[in-house]
Amino acid sequence: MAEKIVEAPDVRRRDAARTRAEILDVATDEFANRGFSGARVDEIAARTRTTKRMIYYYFGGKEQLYRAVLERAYSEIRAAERAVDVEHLDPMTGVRRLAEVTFDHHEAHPAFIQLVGVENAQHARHVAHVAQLVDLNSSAVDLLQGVLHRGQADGVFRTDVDALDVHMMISSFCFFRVANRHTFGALFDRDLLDPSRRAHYRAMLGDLITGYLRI
Amino acid sequence: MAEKIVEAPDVRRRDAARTRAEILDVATDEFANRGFSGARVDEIAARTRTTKRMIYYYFGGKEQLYRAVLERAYSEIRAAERAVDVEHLDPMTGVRRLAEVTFDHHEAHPAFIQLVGVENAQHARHVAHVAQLVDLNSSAVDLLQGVLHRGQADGVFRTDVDALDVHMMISSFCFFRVANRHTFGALFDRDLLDPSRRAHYRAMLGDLITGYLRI
DNA sequence: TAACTAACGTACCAGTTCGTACATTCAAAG
DNA sequence: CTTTGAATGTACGAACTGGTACGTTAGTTA
Repeated sequence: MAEKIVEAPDVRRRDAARTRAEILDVATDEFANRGFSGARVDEIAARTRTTKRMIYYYFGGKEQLYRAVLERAYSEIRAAERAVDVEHLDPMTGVRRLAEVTFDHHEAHPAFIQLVGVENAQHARHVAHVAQLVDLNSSAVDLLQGVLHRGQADGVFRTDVDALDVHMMISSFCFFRVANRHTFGALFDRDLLDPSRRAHYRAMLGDLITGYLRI
Repeated sequence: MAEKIVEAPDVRRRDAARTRAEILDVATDEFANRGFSGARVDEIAARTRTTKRMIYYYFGGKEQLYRAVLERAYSEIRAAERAVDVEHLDPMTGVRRLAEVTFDHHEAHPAFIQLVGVENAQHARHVAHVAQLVDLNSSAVDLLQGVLHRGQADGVFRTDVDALDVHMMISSFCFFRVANRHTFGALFDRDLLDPSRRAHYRAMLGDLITGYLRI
């Protein structure tokens, strides 16, 4: 009668790294989708296989947890950006390629985009405290700077453009498409993330940027 | 000795319209700066010359107040957009002018931008319930549509562009500049809203859009 | 195997926050 | 002048929520 109970796969084994990571994963989703005030510590705990006590044990509090989430999200996306190799491409193709990488990244990491929005809603008071993020980000712009200089030397780019401005144009397009998809969809009945339109928007971004740079 | 006390200008006179409007003004600022969850009903009440009781009396609750705020903010900005007269401009100048109007509007109404962000954080569940907003917004795109057609007929614009896409490009740039100014400033040490750079960004937007449309 | 510490769980508290019951006052209508 | 209802103020409650005190267990080391 009494069958042998198969040991559940999620029996609690002591594993600090795993517990920490699991809390971070769930917290990322919660903060991204509900904002800082909207996120509930109890809810985050309930969605993990651990308890609220552990959140305070590992992170100290709601605010510190939020910062850890933000730091990891930025690190991940910038690390991927640095993996781009544009040295072997002609300037025009290189810029287009960089824009496409940003495009792909934003699309693949909507939680990151949402977190950026959440952080701006709080006037970036947390980002300002994480100095290392500045280095990460500026290196991404340096890459763009290099390609622009090459293109200007070759005479195919306007000489009055600033790398940070171009970076901003690229980010604007990619950010808006992901961040405002809900209101845009509701007001104009167009799903900006519809897979069938993906290639169209990706090409459009490239045209937009290269069109601006072209002499 | 005892001077005649000048009657304070804010003695409480019964004025429903004024009380309602004052609540809306303060609530707009609160919701824009703290988000839906972050905004406090008590705080909104404290910043008006009335009490929390009145918020419930006039609006019913926090959520309904938020919706009223959202509705008014959208109505205001769209009304101003419709005031643009591009019929008498050549297509190229017309498009640039439309972009500039959006640029100016976003800059003048940061609270609106923040509210759009807040609403997207909630997946636009409130905007979806205000059907009249759809009409308001689509009329703005119709205007753009007309200028594009004229330019295409004149042979100065590409014929494979969509009005809604162009609208999205314009909005992206203007939105990002205002919405993400805090993280951008913290990470790249550049104030996107610095008045001395305003003309530069305004011209850049025009160049960007016309560069994309040019054959 | 006994001691020790990191990892974990339970129960609870104190402050906050949305919302409301109830009393009151102003101003217009008759 | 009286009536009447809209407009307003006060005080409070119930639920939520971040945070913590305290006890327990697992795994490691001597």
